[in-house]
Order: sequence, then C-alpha cells, then structure tokens
Amino acid sequence: MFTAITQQSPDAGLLHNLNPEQLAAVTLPAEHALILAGAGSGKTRVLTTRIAWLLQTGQVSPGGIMAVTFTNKAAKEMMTRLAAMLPLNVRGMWIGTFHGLCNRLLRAHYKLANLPQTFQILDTQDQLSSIKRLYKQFGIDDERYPAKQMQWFIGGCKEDGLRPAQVVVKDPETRKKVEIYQLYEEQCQREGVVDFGELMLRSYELLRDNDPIREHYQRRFRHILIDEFQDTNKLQYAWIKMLAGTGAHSSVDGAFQPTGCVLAVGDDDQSIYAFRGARVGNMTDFVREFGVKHQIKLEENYRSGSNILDSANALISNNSKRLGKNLRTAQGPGEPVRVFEATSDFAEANWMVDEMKQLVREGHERKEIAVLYRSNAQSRVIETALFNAGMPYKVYGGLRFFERAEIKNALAYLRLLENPRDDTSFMRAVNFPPRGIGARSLELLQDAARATGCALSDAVSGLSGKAGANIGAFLAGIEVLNEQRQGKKLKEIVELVLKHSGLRAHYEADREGADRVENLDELVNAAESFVSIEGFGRDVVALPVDELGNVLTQSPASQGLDLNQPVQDIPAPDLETGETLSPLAAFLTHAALEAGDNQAQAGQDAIQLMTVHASKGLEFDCVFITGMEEGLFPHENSMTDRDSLEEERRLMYVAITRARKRLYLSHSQTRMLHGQTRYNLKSRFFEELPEEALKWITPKHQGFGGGFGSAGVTSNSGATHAYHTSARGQFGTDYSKYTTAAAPVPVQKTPPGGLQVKQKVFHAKFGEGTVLSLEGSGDDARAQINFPRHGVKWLALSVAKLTPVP
DNA sequence: TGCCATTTTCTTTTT
DNA sequence: GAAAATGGCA
Repeated sequence: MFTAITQQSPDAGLLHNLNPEQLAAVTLPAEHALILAGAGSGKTRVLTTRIAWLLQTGQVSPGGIMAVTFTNKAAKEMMTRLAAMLPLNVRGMWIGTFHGLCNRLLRAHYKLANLPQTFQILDTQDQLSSIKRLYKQFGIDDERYPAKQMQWFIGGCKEDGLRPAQVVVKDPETRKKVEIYQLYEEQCQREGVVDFGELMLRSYELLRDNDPIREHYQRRFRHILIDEFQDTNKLQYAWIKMLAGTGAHSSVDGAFQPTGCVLAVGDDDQSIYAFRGARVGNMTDFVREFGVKHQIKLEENYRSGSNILDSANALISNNSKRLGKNLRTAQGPGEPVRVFEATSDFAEANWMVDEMKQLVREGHERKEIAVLYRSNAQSRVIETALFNAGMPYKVYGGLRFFERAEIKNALAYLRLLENPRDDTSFMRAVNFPPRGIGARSLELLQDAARATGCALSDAVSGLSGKAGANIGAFLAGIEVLNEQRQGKKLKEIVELVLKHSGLRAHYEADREGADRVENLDELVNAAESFVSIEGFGRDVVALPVDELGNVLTQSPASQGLDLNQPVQDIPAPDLETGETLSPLAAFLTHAALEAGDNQAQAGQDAIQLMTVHASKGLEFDCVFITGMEEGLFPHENSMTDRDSLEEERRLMYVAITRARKRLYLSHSQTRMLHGQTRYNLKSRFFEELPEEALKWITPKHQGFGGGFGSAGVTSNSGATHAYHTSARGQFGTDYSKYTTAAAPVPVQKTPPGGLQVKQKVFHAKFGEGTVLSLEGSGDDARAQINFPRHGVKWLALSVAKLTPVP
C-alpha cells in the first residue's frame, strides 16, 4: 500500500521551503540531537525529510535507519510521506511503534527470548481476564487486591524494568502483590503469551543479555529517530539507550564503538500521558546522558493566527516545569477566540450545532470542524444534538474493531488453533456460544490443570463424567478445525471458524445481532485483504551494503541507484532464515497490535468528535473546546496536586493549538454528570488567557431564567463583556434561544417531497418501517419512523437513505 | 446452567 | 444515565 512514486528528480529540493531551524535540524551532523518542536511547527516534516536527506546523500542505507513512533497512525504517516519523497520501498524499513518493533525483534529471536514462535499478545482486556483467572485459581481476594489495580501494578513494574525479584518490598501488601506478579509471569510463560509491557521488557532483556545480538543491532541502526519523545517511559528510554549503544552496555572489550545516533523530537508542553508512565524528564536525561550537543527549537508555527497562539502561549506560561519555548507566527492575528457561556450542557450542544450549520453555510467542510472534550461521557449530549439536526458526525474513541466482543470471540478460536496452550482464549471460547459448560465444570478442569501444571486443553483428557464429555467435545471440535484448516487460505480459515464454532449462527439467531454479524463479515474481509498488506515474505537484497549498513556505492544519484527496491533485512546472528510466521499467526499479531479504526464508515464529510487526548497531532480549521468548567477541565481528579494540574494545562494547550482558523471555548452553568445535575464554575483556564485575544459571544441577557437560583455561579465579568451582543447581533445568530433549556423550535415549512405519513419505507440498517410524522424542509427535513425491530427513530432525510416500499 | 434483577462505578489511553 | 459486574433464583 505504500507503493513508492517512481518518477523523481533526485536533487529536486528535499530541503526546499524549510525555514532555517528546520533546515538545521534536517541536515544535522551524525550526532545525538534533541529537537524541541512546538505544536504546528512542521515536526513530522522535519523527521521525514531528515530520513530522506540521510538516504539521498548516501549517508545511510534504508536498513540502517530506525524510526520509532507511538501510534500506528504516526508510523503510517511517516512511511507515506517518505515514500512520496523518495522512490523507496519503505515496507522493509524499521519504521514502527515501540511495540511493533519489539514484536519484530522477539519474533526474529524467539528462541533466545525464550518464547514460542507463535506467541500471542494479550491486550489490556485479555490481561485483566488473565489476572482474574489467576485469582480464582489461587484463591486470591479480589477485594483486597483488586485485579485492575494489580494490572496497573504489573504494568508499572514492567515499565520500570523490574521483574518480581527486583521489586523492592517494604511492606506485607507489596510482598503479596509481588507474589501475584510472579504467579502471573509464570502463567503467561506457560501459556506462551505476552502483554504489552512484556513486549518492551522482554526485547530489552534480549538485547541486554545477548552481546552478539545487541552489537549486531547497534552496528546496524546508525540513525535512530524518535517521535513524541516526551511520551516515552523509563523502559522505552532504556531500550533506546541500549540500541544506540550509549551507556553501560556498549563495548565490553573496547573493540567496538557504537555508532548509532539518536534524534529525539518532542515537545514538553504537549506531554499529556504522565498518568500512564510517560516521563518528560527523559528529555533532560537524554541531553545529559547522551552528551547532546545539538538542540534545536522549532518555534515557528504554520498553523494558527496570533490570537490563538497568544492564548496558547499565555496559558502554558503558567506552568513551572518547562524547557522554555514560545510559538510565533508570521500570520496576522486571525480571528479572535470565541467564548460562549451556556446555561446547560444541552443548550451548549444546540448552540454548537447552529454555529456549525453557519460554518458549513460559509463553506467550511464538516471534517474540518472538530469538537473536543475532556472526557468521553461528554460526547453523548453533543451526539444527540447533531443527530437531531441531521448533521453527519464521527466519534473517535470507544470500542475499536478488534476489541469488539464478537471479534474477540472469533479471535479466541483462531488463537486456540495457533496455540492450544493459550488459556485466556480457551476460557473465552469454551462456552461461547453456550454449550452447557458451566462454572463447575471449568473449576474441575482448572483444578486438574493446576495439579499437573499443564494447559487447560491438556487437562481435558484427565476429566471424567459430564464435564469431561462436554469439554472433550469442544476440544474435538477445535481439532477438527485444525485438520480442516490445513492448506486453506487465511480468509477461508476465518470463515471455517465462524461456521464451525457456531459463532455466526449464534449472532444470526440474536434479534439484535445484525451489527455483530456484520462485524464478523468485516473480520473475514480483513483477513482477505491482510496478506496483501503485510506480505510476510522474505525481502530480497537490493542495496549493496556492508554489515554496518553502510551503502557501498557512492551517492544514489551518481550511481543511478534504485531505492525503489525491497529493503534488505540484514540477518542477525540468531535469525532463523526461511522460518516464517504462518499467515494466521501474523494476522493475530496484527489484530493485537493494531486494534483497528473505531468506525468502518469512512470518507463521509462529517463533524469530528473526540477527546482532547485523541486530538493530539491533528489539526482542524475550526475547533470547539467544550465543557470548560472546573471539575471537568481541569478534571476534578487532577485539581489537587500541582503536577497533574500542570498536565491538565498542557492538555488545554494541546487543545488550543489544534485550531487553524477559528477557535471556540464554551462552558455551561449546569451539566448532567453521573445522572445528576451539577453546577460548575467556569474553568480557571479562562483567567490565564489574554483578554485581548478573546471575544465573548454570550448575550448579555442570558441567565438562569429564574429556574436555578443556585450556587456561586456568576456571569462573567470584566472588560470582555464589552463584546456581548444582543440577540441576533452581529454574528447572525439568535443566541437567546440557548438561554432556555428548550430545544430550538424547528421552522415548519412545506413537508419534504417523496414521503408521506403512514408510508412504508425501507432503511438499510433498521429494515422496514412506517413514517409517523415529518418536519422541517431541505437539509433540516426529518422523519419520525417506526421500525418494528428497532423502535421509533427520528431520521434526517438528508442523511438517511430511505427507499419507499409500495 | 443461565437468566434476570440489583448494585456499583464512572478521566484521559496506545500498544 | 448507563454499562458492566455481581448475586440470587428458577
């Protein structure tokens, strides 16, 4: 999919249009360097251009580069951009996420890593159920040691590079936790599975403990580039250090001087993942421990006008721990930052929708309008408002494809085929769809397995009675599948499993299972197209390189070297040549490491809804930041200590800097939260923004309408009120209607053509239904339809595809 | 064993 | 307010 562009002008300005700082960063000498890249300063461009420049000037071959990102999306983006710059087959290059690259290392050296070749990866859900299973088996009290907390503890230890034996035990409680950690480790090892943390830690240990392997990769990766460096945790930092050959594990005998140089790109002001172990301190540690001589700040922002940037700068200057950086722009002030105060979350959402309609009328694309919120729960009200208005929207976050229950069920069967020892998958599949295997039978089985220390599937034969017969039948079914799958294509195997396991039939029988069947079909599609994407075949040697990864020829240009060739993967000492992962195993790995997009429907021009966290790295013409209230943003759990408050502020900084042209901030006096109405004060962050950049667009006469005489919630005061407009003021919208909790009354015009009340219509998702009523016209036209299977729905006629049924 | 009712919890999240 | 998890009962 990353097919390179073939026509290319070799020296046609890779470096064209770079500003002086960017140029300096791209053409840095081969030494460690830190790039402090502000939001919108062209960070990704610098990273990819740097790689392209290194390749084009013949300083390194594609095999000598490692580029690490945090998300698959970022990795793909990098590869796509790189492929567009150079005629290069990026597929074989070591560009990927930390976990993806670790997986690659462990697959190549699975024996040294003490793993089965087909080891499976536990995602967060799997890990939790694995721990819970452990609890049952060893009678551990979930009340005293909550499994969730334990999961967090284990992850934390691994992030710090600590095995159970290395954890410092100070109190009995920690002792017990470490014991459980130890048991968990044994269970994973026995089952041949690794969790995400293990992926990192195990590959770190692999490099640490095997001199030839480590030195091989140290020689090979002459340039290591890391994106979003501020998000790295302790272990990831150590991993990089190990690969770069800096520190204790470099040359032992002095014969080998490691040469890998590290280019770290990051922004301390955008560090928003401390809550999951990210250490901003890695940036200063990096400068110190690597003896970084080159530090470049990218402060020129190409995204937003100065009103938006000044707001961001002013806000973030309230943080104490900063490396120091100020964004500037050559663009003018741009539009002011609009601030709106609503009386309720409901009113806030309706105001937003009307504002959006206006923006769309003005020619903005819907996908260039984003709504950002602090927590996912806030999306519901907004979704309702958008839905009622018939405005297409897309919510990011939530359940992703490979995390859906039906998909995980299917994957459990597939994993069992690949690795019968995978007890997590066994437990998931054994009684789903229900086949009369209950808790008691499984308890017997688990006892038997524990007694002999074998996997659940191996313990079945020792079971007698009804339990033995039932579970035996299940296992026999798996074995039949295993025979039938021989010689079959991946897609066929998946289809086979869906049929033979009874999963498809089970969901087809379910009245509400239509979506799930659809997803299962989608899984078959994913399996079909998978091979063509990953292509786990061997790559052929394309470039003449020496063992160090140096290109042996002169510069590509002078030699007419064709970079558009598969990248050579230099065999490491331990690499089993010829041994390849089965397509199924590769597919399962893909499913674990890449949870897939949230929603299948792509391409439609829709409003973008997401949390602030999810918005990092993205940009939009128009951005709404909603729920700017104390307790929400900053979040109540993060208001108490200074560090987490500063993280909230960085979060706000990230949110503000997403906007290119227009930025709205809104807060509401009341909000439904946990089923209760809460009265919130407006966020303290408003006080930290420069007044001259803001424009308050809430009408003067707004208020509580006599309804809520509550709390210390006051209207905003100060000079900003000078901007208040009366109803239907200069902004063209009548804001007064948002000041009551009632929905805007739709204007009744001629009923939309084609449909009539009592008419029968067909909808792709809801099936056949009867029109109950119609309202609105044109783009706003809506119909109330009764679907026997799904109930009464309001559908926007400009969005819903309805076909009349005679 | 499995279904239904009650209780509980509720930031952010990629891999 | 809603989803998930637990617990009691048929």
